Amino acid sequence: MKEKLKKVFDEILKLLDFETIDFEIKQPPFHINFEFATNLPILLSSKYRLSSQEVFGKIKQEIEKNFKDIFSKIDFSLPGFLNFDLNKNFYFEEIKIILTEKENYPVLDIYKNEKVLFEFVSANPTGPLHIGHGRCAVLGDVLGNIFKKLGCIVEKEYYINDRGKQIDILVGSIIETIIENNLIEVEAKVHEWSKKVLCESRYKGDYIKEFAYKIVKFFNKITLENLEDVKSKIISLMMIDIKKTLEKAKVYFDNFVSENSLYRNDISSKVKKILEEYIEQKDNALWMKSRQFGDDKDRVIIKSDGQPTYFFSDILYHYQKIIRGYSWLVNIWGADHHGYVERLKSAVEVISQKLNKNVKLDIILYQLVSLIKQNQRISMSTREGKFISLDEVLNDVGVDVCRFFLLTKSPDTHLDFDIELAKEHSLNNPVYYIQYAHTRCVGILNEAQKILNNFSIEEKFEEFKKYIFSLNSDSHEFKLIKTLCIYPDVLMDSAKDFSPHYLCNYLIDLSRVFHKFYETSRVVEKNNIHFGRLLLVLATKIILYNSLSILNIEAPQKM
RNA sequence: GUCCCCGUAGCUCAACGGAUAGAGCGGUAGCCUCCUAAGCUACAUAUAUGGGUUCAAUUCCCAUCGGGGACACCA
Repeated sequence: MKEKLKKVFDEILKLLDFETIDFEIKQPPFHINFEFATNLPILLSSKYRLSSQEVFGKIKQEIEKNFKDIFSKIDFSLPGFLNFDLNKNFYFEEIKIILTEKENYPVLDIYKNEKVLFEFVSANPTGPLHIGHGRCAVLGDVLGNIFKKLGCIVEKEYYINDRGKQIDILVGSIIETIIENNLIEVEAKVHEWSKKVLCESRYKGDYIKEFAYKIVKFFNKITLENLEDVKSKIISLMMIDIKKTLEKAKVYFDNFVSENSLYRNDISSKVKKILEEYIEQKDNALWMKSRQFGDDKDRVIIKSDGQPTYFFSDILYHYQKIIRGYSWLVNIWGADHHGYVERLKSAVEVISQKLNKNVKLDIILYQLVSLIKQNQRISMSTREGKFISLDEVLNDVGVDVCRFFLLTKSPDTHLDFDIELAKEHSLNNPVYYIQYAHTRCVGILNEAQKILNNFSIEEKFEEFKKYIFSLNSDSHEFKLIKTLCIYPDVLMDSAKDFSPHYLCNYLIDLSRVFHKFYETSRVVEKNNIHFGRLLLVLATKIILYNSLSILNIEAPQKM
């Protein structure tokens, strides 16, 4: 809608010999009785040293000359807004598209066939997922869905950090628990190893004990020889739990990529070769000269003990992503990783240049979630075992409520998750407000169905058109039409800013407008059906359904 | 010490630099012989502080105060 209008104004500017500029089209505040407003006059006035009234005059002339069929009313208001109403036909045509495209609406192709990889969650398999991971999971899931809707070929991927110190500490913690509880025999050398590993820290959550009991079912004893097997068994068991939780959250991944797998096939020497000019050997370690890219210091990629750092794994991983042929990489990270953004971006830039590929990389940071318990803020820490697992939250408040709660806030606000409050609110929640709007649509359609068995929508288009033309612009009915028509804009804005919460807010808005419509505009009365309204209800149902399916929240028939 | 986010109603959050700052929860008062009252209507309450830029600042810049997070040959 807004895109279409922008094009119209761009053309007007062209005809008036104004340069194209970035202007806005939006709905004016409530007290202004117009459908849309643009700030073009004020913007052009400062640029061309005209008064905004003069600019408005010129635009008005042009509209009256060439665009009379689009606008039904225009007006000027200080300090320099052009307010306008559209010809009702505009709305009729758009709703008609909704009704014919149904679940495919809107058909957008602004990113047509762009291959995008969303990498998110990627939590270390060192414990159950918590609510913070949940935020990342639903963000990535929904953003992926939105980009699909905009024409992209989307893949969702989880990167498993299945090597390195964290994993050793996890395995050590479990082995130590096995020894303490005398579950199975553990070789003395293994015990030495685990003591060494745990000198820094140890995982403390209750799940460690559970895992100790789980793992001893698979082994008779733990020796230095089978230690690697024990490790990979632990990781795979952990990943099974993680996948179960993700499934419960209705988040699905196309790929799971293991960090270990990056060290096969000699990828690392290829990558070192590519980075040749940007790395150097110093103090027995291998460094990436990332200062050249604006980083505040150079970074180690291979430690003096020969082990690669996490950063190096990430470089390998992104090299592999680029090789796999994506043109757009989107990573979703917790804000605690913000220090890594520049580093990785520069690495990706170098690699894609060297490989002659044009790859975009966007890194979205979401702020962390704090848990509130008895008015105390508790930061999530897997290590300390201080967390409420995502599983628990999903069981307590339900998937849909949980997803909506996490999605409805902008990614860059800190989120306070009060578990008690969440439970309380789960009975009285915006999700139900939206879902209820959907069931009301279904209810009306069912009522109508009882009276007439079958009718084709197309037959009623003429009547629908008359209906739209008869509406007052400040009626709830017309507001509903307007709200339906901006749905594609909301999707595009959400994608542009990587902000699914626009869509959530839109849904609340749409539901509100619909509920008001419901109270004031009867569709089925005795044996009479108001077909104009019926088609409007159908269109509303389609939009509610489509946007709920992007959020992956159920659109119930009954409540 | 350096860097990143945030500070809006009693609570949880909205508001591409725009015209009278919006919702939900909670509070108060109303509305079902009528497509589901999980709804509607009405009322009350807010931009941390001080400067600046702008025709216009909750939004951008600077400072102060508060909250969260990051600054390793950790992951």
